[in-house]
Amino acid sequence: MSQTSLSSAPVGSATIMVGLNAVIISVDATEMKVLAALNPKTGELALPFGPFDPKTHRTFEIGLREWVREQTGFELGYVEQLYTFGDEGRDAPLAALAGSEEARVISVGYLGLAPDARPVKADQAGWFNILRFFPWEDHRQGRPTILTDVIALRLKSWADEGETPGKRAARLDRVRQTFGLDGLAWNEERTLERYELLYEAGLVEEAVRDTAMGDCPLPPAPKGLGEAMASDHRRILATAMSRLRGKIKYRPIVFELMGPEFTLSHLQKVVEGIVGYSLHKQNFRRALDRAGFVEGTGRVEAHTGGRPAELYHFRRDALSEGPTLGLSTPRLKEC
Amino acid sequence: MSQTSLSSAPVGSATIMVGLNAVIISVDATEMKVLAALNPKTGELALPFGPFDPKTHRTFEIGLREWVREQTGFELGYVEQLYTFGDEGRDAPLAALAGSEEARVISVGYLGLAPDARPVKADQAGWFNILRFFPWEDHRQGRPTILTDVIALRLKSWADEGETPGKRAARLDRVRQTFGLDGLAWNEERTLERYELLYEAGLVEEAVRDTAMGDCPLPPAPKGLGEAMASDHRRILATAMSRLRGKIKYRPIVFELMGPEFTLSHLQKVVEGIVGYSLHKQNFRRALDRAGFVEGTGRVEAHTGGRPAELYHFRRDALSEGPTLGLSTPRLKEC
DNA sequence: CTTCTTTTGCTCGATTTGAGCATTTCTTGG
DNA sequence: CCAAGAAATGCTCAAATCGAGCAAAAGAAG
Repeated sequence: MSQTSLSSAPVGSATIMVGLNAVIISVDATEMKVLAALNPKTGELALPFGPFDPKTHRTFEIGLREWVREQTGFELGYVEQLYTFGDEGRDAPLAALAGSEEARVISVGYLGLAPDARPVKADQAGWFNILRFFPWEDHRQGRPTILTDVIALRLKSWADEGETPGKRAARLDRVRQTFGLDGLAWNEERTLERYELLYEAGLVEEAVRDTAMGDCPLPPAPKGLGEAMASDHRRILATAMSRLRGKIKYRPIVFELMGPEFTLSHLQKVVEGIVGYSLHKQNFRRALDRAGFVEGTGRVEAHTGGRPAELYHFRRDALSEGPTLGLSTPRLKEC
Repeated sequence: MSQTSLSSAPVGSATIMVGLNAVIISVDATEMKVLAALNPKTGELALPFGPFDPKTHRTFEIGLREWVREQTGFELGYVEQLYTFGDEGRDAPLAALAGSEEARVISVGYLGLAPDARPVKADQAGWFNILRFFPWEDHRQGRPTILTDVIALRLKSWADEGETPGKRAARLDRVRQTFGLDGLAWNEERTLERYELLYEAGLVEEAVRDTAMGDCPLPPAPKGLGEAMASDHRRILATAMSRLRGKIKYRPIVFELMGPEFTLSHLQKVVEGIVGYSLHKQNFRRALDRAGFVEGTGRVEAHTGGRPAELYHFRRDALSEGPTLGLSTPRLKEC
């Protein structure tokens, strides 16, 4: 991720470097995976990152596809732009490494979906379970204990540290809202807000790391709040999760994560892996076939340890039909 | 894919310039307006635009607020990032002006919402009815005639120009989908797709302009397909409309466009102005108060030419309650 | 050939949506 | 002052959808 390789432009006298970040997600049976690489020096995981070169890249997307292909041998399918990150200090250590104190690294994040977590060319790179970065996001087996045991407690005491009564109340409200505490509903789409709140409260490693050089270093982050990533990559990953969890409900993008044929149970497991809660099987199927997204091939998949399931495939022309573009995700019970 | 492999990547000396584009929208009684400025030289309207200066701007948003304040005396309220535009040639004329043939202008687009279309400081700047750029987007009085009289015809003959039968079919399908032709439903959120399709088919002025220098100039665009804007600003505006029309249904952002007190009819007119179709009054109200977004103040607004309407205000704490975050927009009849 | 597991089909009440009628309460014109 | 018109507001009712669960069907495993 050498900065010298990044295109830079003098504005005033400061330099801007533009990079492209890819969050490439696939779902392996039941678990969401992300393509990342271990930096042997820092021991941190980093998302694939490449410089944007205006000389050779006609568009961001072309550039992205090109170097993902080069570096991982991976041919990207579905891709969409996520967000552009430009906050000061977001890549401070890297900029410093590049020798230019003034350099500002902005990066355009992209979300890519891959139908299978096929092995990758590069040595250090591989697929990592996304939940290791956000252990509190998995509610398939009920609310994770870390939420009530650690997060709720620490965040509430953080709320108590607010300066004025008004600020304390606002903080508490935000905490309860974003994490669905005190009987409020858990909203799985708020992954990014949750990460940002934890960061703000100094409860994730990155927050501690990023303020280490300052005059007011934070106490160490509690254990169990997920693994840190390089730079602000965990924030970018959280952005991707929020986007994916939201979009899955109004565009049939799950199918970008499926092979050409699949059973309805498999599809359900994948959706559950993404949204992070369990679905009501029958209602999920009812909604699926009302929407007309899938179509049975005659074949069945045997060896499932029970009645064999029929194999289905995505009807691409389903998009051309009704106004129904979304996938319903009927929650199973309360969590 | 690792960082180390990137350090060797040679990148040319091309320059990148980063700009910030603001789409600032307000709704004046019933019409959506956008803040824009007339470029006296080209006669084109342009969105507020400012350079991003990493020296003084800690974040994009701070930079944006700063120069919008400077240039227009306008204090931005609600703001969100839209998209980052980086395609080659998107700002060719500007880059040329900057004296650097090689320069690549990328710009980060933001959407801002203002509760009132208050007059602006700068001379050339002002509020412009958004429908003058997208006359086919207003379905409040039924389907606009331009849609069937001009757009459908021209797009279908464009579809016929496809090279292979497969491509022709695909084009036709896309045309019918995005514009809701042949009995398909009109989806108001697809403003961006519609503009891009018209651009691709060479039916908007910008498309003609942008290929004027090439070896294969296009015939003039048909009249009535909206006013052109500078650079790709109309595309950015379309992006903003799509975002706003989508988001209004799952986040209560309409209230960012309302004053502190309003009648339900006024609120409905504003929503109608945004989504571009008429709503069923009673059902709109029923949904509103089920969601608990608004609360009546005792006061009424007289002089409405009928029974006076009660004044309401937004309950900011409605966000803290149910899982209901969206505003229902019950369509009136078929259009 | 019985038990277990999983798929698949079906039911039923509660809620939400779509559409429209009816009533109230003003303004405005005779 | 009264009648007509214009909005706002209140209410109803059938259709569609949703949430939850029961039950049968079809293999696998012992």
